[in-house]
Amino acid sequence: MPIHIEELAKIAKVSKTTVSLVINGRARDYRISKSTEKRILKLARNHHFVPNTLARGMRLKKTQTLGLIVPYLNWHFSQIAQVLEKTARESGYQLLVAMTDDVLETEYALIQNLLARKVDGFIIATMMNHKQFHSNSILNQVPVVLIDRKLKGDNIGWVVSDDRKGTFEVVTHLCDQGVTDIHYLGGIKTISTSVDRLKGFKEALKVHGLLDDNSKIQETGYGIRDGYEMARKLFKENTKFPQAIFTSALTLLEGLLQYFKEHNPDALKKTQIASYDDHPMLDYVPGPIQSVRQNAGEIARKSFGIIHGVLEVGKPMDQILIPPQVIIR
Amino acid sequence: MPIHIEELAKIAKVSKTTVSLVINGRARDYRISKSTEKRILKLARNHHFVPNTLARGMRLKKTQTLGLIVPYLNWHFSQIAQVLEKTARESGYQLLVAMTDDVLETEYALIQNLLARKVDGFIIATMMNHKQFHSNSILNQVPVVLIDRKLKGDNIGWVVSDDRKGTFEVVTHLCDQGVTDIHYLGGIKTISTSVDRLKGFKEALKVHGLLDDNSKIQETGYGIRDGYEMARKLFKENTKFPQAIFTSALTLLEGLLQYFKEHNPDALKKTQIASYDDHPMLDYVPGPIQSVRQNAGEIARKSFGIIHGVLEVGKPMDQILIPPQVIIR
DNA sequence: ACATTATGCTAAAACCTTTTAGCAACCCGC
DNA sequence: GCGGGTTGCTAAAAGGTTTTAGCATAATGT
Repeated sequence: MPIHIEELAKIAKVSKTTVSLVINGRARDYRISKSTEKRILKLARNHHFVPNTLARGMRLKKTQTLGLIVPYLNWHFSQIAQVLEKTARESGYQLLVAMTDDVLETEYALIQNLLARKVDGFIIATMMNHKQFHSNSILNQVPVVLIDRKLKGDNIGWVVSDDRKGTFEVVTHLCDQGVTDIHYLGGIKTISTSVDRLKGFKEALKVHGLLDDNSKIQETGYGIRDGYEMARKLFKENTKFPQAIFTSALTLLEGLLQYFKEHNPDALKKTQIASYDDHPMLDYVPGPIQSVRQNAGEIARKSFGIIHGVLEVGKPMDQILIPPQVIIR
Repeated sequence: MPIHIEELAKIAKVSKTTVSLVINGRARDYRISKSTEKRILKLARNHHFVPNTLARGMRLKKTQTLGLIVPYLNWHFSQIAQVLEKTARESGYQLLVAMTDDVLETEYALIQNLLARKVDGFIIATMMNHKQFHSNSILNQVPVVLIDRKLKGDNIGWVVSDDRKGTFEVVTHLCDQGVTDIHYLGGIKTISTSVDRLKGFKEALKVHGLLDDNSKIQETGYGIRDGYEMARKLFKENTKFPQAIFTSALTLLEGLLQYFKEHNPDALKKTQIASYDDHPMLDYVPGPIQSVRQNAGEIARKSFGIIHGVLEVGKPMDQILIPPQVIIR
């Protein structure tokens, strides 16, 4: 139904070359007369001509499209997606968004699919480890920027929150309150995010002369259910009431809060809680709950910045640590 | 870099027609021998051949891509996007996601852009009114299903939460508690969502013999700030403490809670609160807060179902009201 | 032994752009 | 009245796929 360049050329009584040149603003370069240019532009507007992006993509070998692959659209990734979409759009890029549910095979399939769609670059919160990532064909096709989870390698870009530092600071805050008995609830052990947060946790304990007691550390998974179960275990196995609990993600905090609500309504008053990730509604949860707010906007903008730099300015890949903000309530 | 059909044909010593037929599972129809078929499939696998989606899209005039346009990725729309992506992907569709910030011009531009990208259909939470929508060229190009906000018209599909009913029920619950003084904080007046929620509110009052007092109704916008400001106004202008407040969206509830936190910490205990939209964390906000939970998953699945039906089974457009669930805490 | 049918495959067009190389017509100076 | 420059435009190729119509060759029937 929509008009294409050949028809427009026919109407304007010129060749499609001329139309193309005018549409792409290259009339001057090819000495198309001002009058012809104006005529074509007017006709194009009147007939609502918009170049077919598929044909354009074929010829140009780029689609002005980026693939965003995240495990799910929780608060954090939604924020990132939202800012990323806006930032990208302002530079003429569109976002193909896909979710993996943190399933590796899904991630592989999605990468294949989006590569076939000729996305110009990827922004991925990947499940892959170093080896898997580097044996993937993705790298030598288009630039990739990892978010949330980083991997080593020169040609990989990443933009992640400074997990170690954020955790260190919020746990330090707990220690400064005189708390000595701090439990750690974490997620999937293998990703860098988990490693760094645990590192920050242990470092904070060490600095404050607290012993690094592995019995107080649990790491099962990042689901709400995981948080709930770890909380249950914590309270089942410890006769002494925990002075403080740190959850390494919002979902785990949610699980913990749910456990409290169901089995231990007054635990919120007796136990200090801190968590990686923030959410506006934490303001209204009594507690209070200390949190580490990732700068999602900055992560999104910097990620796009890297891809954009690589694609259009020939800049080298980059790896950026974004400082998080500790929220004390 | 990736291999394409012609090269593969050369390697297999057949024509590209043959390769194409085999890849698309039409070998039988064209009497390609089983042995040739197997050989090609094996080669395709070994060389990681994936058909170029752009070329395919050009020829087939469809891209297996849907455009999702929402104002922003708040909790509700994130949920929808997440389920929609998964549902769509399972049927071989990918999602191009874009946000309008509830700005009409942005929406127009995005529709143009995605049309140029030859999306096969749209799912939109639109800002357009009836007239704007119907004068848009979008309708006669691809199927459109509206979510969240509905418009009249035969060839428009929509899937929206039953706003009137949900509001009616939760406000009825307030009335049943013996509350007679209920304030309404709402958003942008023009969209159907607002109209229906206010309708449900007034209906509930009427049924319970309460007078419909316009001084208790405010409608400014759907931002958190709007909620905050309406709360401020409410408490400034009423000397009597409000018995109950209904907010017509989660953002407005957030604004209200923020106002409470800053200016009226004990209001949560004195005032009953109900809101359209739910959020898991509302469980942990003392109050308690009654809410209307939209079935985001169902909205997503039904929306895709309609588009899919129209595109692939020749079903007619459909318009579906999804019953929401009232959460009493 | 010849017509017919079955088998296995292919040539070429179409989808819509962008870009490179170059063509025709005019003007200028001599 | 012709060589050289300028002006204004265009033909054609390339990009990778799907599909229609049809071409050889082999097998079968009479």
